[in-house]
Amino acid sequence: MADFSRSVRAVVASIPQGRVASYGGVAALAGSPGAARAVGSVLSALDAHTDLPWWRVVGSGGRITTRKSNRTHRLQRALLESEGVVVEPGGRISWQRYGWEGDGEDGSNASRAIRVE
DNA sequence: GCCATGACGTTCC
DNA sequence: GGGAACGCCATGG
Repeated sequence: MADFSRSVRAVVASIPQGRVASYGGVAALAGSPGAARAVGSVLSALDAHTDLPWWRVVGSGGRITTRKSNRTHRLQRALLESEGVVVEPGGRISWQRYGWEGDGEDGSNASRAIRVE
């Protein structure tokens, strides 16, 4: 396993509940900006044993691109909604409200307070 | 070490 | 607005 995958896992694990991060963002935080595709490869290798909140990782602009299978896509949406993330029809998510760029980046936490059910 | 694949991202048509 | 093509990086065979 490369350090990259390890970094990716660490970043994903750092995503707060009720927030979502983009593949590109995770790749950047992992130390390889632009390696969004690589992030997808890493996440695709995850199993049911993983504790990583992979469902908090979405495409650009909060768009779900989980093309692995319709089943996974459905599960992700359910999990996100379960955490308080509003998934709009079409698998779209308000990046402005739930987008996460990294720890400490949420300076405007006041306007996007995380409220868990 | 090289070729093929992929849960991405952006741009062009 | 939707679809297709190219470019990106990392992993697996």
